[in-house]
Amino acid sequence: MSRLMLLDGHSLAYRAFFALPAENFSTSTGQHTNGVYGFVAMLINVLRDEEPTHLAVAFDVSRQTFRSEEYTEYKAGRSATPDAFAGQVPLLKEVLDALRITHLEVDGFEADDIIATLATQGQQQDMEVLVCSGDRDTLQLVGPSTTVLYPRKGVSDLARMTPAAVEEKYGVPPERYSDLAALVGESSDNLPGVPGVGPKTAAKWLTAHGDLTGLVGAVDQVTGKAGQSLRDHLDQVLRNRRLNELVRDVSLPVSVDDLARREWDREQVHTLFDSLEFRVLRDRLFETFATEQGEVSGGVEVAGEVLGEGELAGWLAEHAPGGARLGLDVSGTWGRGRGDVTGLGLATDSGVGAWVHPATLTADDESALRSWLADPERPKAMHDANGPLLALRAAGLPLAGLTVDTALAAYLVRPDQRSYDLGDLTVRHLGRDLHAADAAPDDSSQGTLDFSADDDEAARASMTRATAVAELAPVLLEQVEGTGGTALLTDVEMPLVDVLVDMEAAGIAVDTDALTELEAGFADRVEQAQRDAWAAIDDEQINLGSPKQLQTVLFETLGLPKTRKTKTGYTTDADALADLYTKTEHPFLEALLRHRDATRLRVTVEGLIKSVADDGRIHTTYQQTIAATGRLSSTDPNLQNIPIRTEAGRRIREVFVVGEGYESLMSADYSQIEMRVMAHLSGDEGLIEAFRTGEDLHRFVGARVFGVEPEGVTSEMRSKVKAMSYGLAYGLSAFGLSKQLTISTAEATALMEEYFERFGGVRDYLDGVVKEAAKQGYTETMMGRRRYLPDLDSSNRQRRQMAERMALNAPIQGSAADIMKVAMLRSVAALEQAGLRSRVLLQVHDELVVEVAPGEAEQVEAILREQMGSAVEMDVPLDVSVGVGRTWHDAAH
DNA sequence: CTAGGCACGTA
DNA sequence: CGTACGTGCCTAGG
Repeated sequence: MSRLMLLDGHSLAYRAFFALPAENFSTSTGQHTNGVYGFVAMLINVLRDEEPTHLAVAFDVSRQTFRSEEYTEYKAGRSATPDAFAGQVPLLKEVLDALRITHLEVDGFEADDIIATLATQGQQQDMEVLVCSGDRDTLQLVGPSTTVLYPRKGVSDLARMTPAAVEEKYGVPPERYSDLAALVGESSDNLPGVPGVGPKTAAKWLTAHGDLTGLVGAVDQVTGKAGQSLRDHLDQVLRNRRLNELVRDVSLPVSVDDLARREWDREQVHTLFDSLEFRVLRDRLFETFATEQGEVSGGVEVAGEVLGEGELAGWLAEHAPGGARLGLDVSGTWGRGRGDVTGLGLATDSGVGAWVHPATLTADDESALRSWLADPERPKAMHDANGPLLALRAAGLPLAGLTVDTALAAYLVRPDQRSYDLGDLTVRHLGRDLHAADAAPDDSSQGTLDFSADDDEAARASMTRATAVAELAPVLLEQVEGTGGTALLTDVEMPLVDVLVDMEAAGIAVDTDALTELEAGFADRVEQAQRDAWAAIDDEQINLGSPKQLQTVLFETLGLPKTRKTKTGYTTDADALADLYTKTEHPFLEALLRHRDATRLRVTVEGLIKSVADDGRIHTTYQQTIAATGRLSSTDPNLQNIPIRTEAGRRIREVFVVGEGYESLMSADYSQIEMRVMAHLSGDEGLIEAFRTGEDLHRFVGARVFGVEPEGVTSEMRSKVKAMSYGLAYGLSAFGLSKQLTISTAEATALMEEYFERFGGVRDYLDGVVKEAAKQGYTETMMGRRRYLPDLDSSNRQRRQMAERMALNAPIQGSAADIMKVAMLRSVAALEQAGLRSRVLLQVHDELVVEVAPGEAEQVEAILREQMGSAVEMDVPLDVSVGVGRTWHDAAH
């Protein structure tokens, strides 16, 4: 049976607006989204619960309708729509467009009239009709096949108003509801009722006289004070009745049949939800409708089999002859440099699949599998191969010939996505559904020989994923080619997968005893600082980790001057606290800062302790598809943010030590790589010369900016120039510079002008980058890595400027990332070429940490200097500095 | 219980 | 009103 759902967009979003706190729902650029969020949340719920086959959302155009023409006071007296809500209706319509949900508005009519019209059409076609509106007038539509879902409170609690429910609540059946409302009045529409008559009396009258017409006919017989009041206000009641009658024949551009639910536009939903920062909601949307939604033309088909004994070699020969590429899906678990394989799904791009359980293979099969996996000439496609490769390696099944990683390919096409889920890519690029197969089967059935139903299902799911990967590979490769990213994919990102897997598997040794000692020491500091802090505020034992409690103490109890505002109050960040301390010298502040510092260090150390594996080493995981600029990221634990700036922080670096069988750790880093990239990309003569002379960069620049000899550059001048140089690559403004250097805006402006006077090429370049990006819609790094920035032409100034800063930074940070990736590949290759045992362990954006085997230090250093220094050809030299030591700290220089 | 906000570490 | 990340804690909300 067809089920038609009609929603009142404005009224529901408006309710959501008041139900959800605006300050908790706004994007980083300041756009409020609580109304949109609430509406979409509600929409997801009702779509899930009611499963309508037809759907539309109606909006009001303005308050000018035939009702306000008859009665100028109609809906008068309403307070003005809050500014924070105003912008949300267009956003909501964008969301509906992306979801391909019809939305309608008709001049001169209210949303409810449109709903009434469509509801009537639906009823005539024997559809079940569901109306979702916060306007009680719609209750007149309720009938045997029509239900109103009326929001009770919040966005998730809807009352089902069936005929029985209406009668129970109002004492009259739905067809009399409008009569009742005319008598009682509707304050939200500014329709006054009969004084002294409430719903009880009105219901009694209507029941006694049948309906309003009957009541009016017998109006003289109505007794009592209320009866007199009714007679006095009869005209008003009749006017109310005319106005609250919904129009059921509004002329609409669509008919009910046009409202059949359609596939939504995945791409657009992603883009839009990204910009609205609706992460959770998007997940919920896709989860709720992944399979139910008829948005795909069918499932991924696979005709597969669990191969029997001795069949693998034959299957491979038949289905992967010569250089034919197969999709490979690994089931199992992985992380922290290790993994476990519980099954392998193979498939051709035409959907012929096979599944094997590596632990149960015959010797022949295993050898066939091993040689196929290890043969670089037999190409494989995988999705997000890093973890699976760890598992394969742990299972003693090394893999070569990985020519495409579909997650990486998708990342290069659109690097700013939150995830590259295989199911999403399948729908998006193949227009088909992965069905149940996209549930990752971390099954734990290894070791069993009999195939249960679960195994069968896991096998089929795995083969389906393998098929999807095999089919996606050429499609994504073509897209990568279309963006000019083929070389980046095949020469940089793909080979880097193996390098990262090696690094993760190797891990870095830590001195666990030292770690434990450090933790104890930091814990003591935390306690001492807490005691001191509490003592400074009359031993009020507040939670020092709670910004909220801190604000109470700082700004109310102690009455200190207010700091910078945040969304939820006043900041208590370190800068602000230090500032307060210089102003007031209150001992609480000093203790609090000490507490913050010590807590942070303790937490970092605790995290590291938890991460130490059985081999006494920490194995991070590098994410290759996270950072929109092209950088790597490190998780579980993050080894790219280990402290270095403070003495206590550096002690943490001392616990990262050379491992057994090795001689030392070597750290090689690029000095000022981003500045060099900026010099190269801008072609600024002055900056290029600065790097060519080999003189201290900031001294050189300082001399130019301040018009003195290099020797005459004071440390103060140098630090100003340094801050500005680095800031430029991030889109720093004069205002920001003034804040950072605590100088006046005028002084900062003058400083920047002077800078650009001397290094005009930099300004031209930065201006040009933004212009070009706005024209093309994306920025590009030296190696053609793109970042799309649609907000560059946003009408919202804040969003546009944010995009402009991203556009400035992306080519600089991204090119540096490209360079480092190439350097890693070349260094690793050169180490192997030279037959050395030394190995790269860590990458920290501009630094590589290498574990040096005995006697290899000199060679390793030469290789790193050579390979990192010549990773790309630039107009400025790439300077590499190298240090060696027993610990990471000692190796730093 | 979950998600967002805050704070803070790195480059 | 400077980019890119990940983590942990607190807290408001469901």
